[in-house]
Amino acid sequence: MDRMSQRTRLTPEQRREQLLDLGIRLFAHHSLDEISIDVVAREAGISRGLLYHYFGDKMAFREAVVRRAADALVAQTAPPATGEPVERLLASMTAYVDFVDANYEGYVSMVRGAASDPVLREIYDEAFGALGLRIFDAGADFVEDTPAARLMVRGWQAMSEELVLSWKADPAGLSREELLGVLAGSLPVLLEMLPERTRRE
Amino acid sequence: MDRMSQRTRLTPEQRREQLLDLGIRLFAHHSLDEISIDVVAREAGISRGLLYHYFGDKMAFREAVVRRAADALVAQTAPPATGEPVERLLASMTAYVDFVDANYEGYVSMVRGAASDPVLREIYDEAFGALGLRIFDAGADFVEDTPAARLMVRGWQAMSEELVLSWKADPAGLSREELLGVLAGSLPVLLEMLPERTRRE
DNA sequence: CTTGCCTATTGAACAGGTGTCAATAGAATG
DNA sequence: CATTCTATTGACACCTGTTCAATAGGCAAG
Repeated sequence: MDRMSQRTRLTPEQRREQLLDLGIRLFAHHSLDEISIDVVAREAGISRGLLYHYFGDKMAFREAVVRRAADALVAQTAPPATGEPVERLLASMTAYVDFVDANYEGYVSMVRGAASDPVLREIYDEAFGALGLRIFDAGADFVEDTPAARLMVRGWQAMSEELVLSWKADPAGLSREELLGVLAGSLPVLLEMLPERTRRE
Repeated sequence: MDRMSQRTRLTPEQRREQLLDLGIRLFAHHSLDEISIDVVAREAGISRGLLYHYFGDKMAFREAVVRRAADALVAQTAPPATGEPVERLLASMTAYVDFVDANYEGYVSMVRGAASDPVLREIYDEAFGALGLRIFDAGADFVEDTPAARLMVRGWQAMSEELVLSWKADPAGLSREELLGVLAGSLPVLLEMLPERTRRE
């Protein structure tokens, strides 16, 4: 019936690109577990073996896809180069909310999906670490870079993530600006909760 | 060699109980993915078929185990019936940290792994909803139960979870008591960040 | 045009785990 | 004891991840 069985031979770069693009597209609306070798291969019109040729195994492929998504997040939420620290923070948070808005399904599946594999978790951590680090290397007059401060920033990020996602699902009477105000305003407050000793280096 | 192949016939209640207990024990130190039918059956000294007889499939078994763990979490972190709100909160948070301590791997995989299966996600949400609700129906003189307040509590829970897990991995110079202080102290502070209007009903 | 080579690509076969079901064997009952 | 009930088993079919020798697309040389 269908004689789609013809091979199409691409350069390694093209093929790799095609597969990654497909992965990103699938990732936007499917959880990671749903991105099986079979699905990707069928969708791309290639054999399973080829996926193994380009990416060692299933996890490696997922990792490559997630890494792309994470890079996009980091890039799009880059704060402006100039301005007051608090304003830059607010700008970055705004971009973050926008990003979540634009890529909701994909973002959720990345956040909630960095679960099973430690390597995926690490990619996620790396991306969020980069997001968090900006707070320190910015003007950074309201934080010193200590282990405790980094821990607190992580906690604040987790809170922000949860607030944005929950707020998307149900705004709970908060306007977008009010939400952003809470997000940006809570970081300094939280950092002040740390014992004095742990905020100096 | 080993003639352990003798059947032992238990009542359905006993068997079910044994398997769930085993599941909980495995859950404490293994991620959900590591709790395969094979492992459980071998560990319990029964055939795989029996597991399917009692719990329809793998997911149903995992759900039963996670539900038990979630119930245990809610039970073990119940705040004392008397005392100042802040003290009761602190006691509850202490119990929470202890629980995470005792069931680290399983807890992590429950938190991070509620992603794939919607049913697991719902169990998780249910448990954390119950945890959060206690803050309102307690003495609750520092919060009124509004949509915005509930949102904020969710955010605070996410932060607490992240802080405890990250702190376990690397204490970052914070003592256990200091961590608990930050956790319990941050909730009122965060709630005060909400616009006045959204904190009344 | 065609021959040959390089390598992108395939398909078959294997491994390991999930799920099904008729057959088997404890153990209680008469 | 014999019988009956059902908890329990083991073999088997199936689905996915993974490996690898065999295949064929397309470019360059003759």
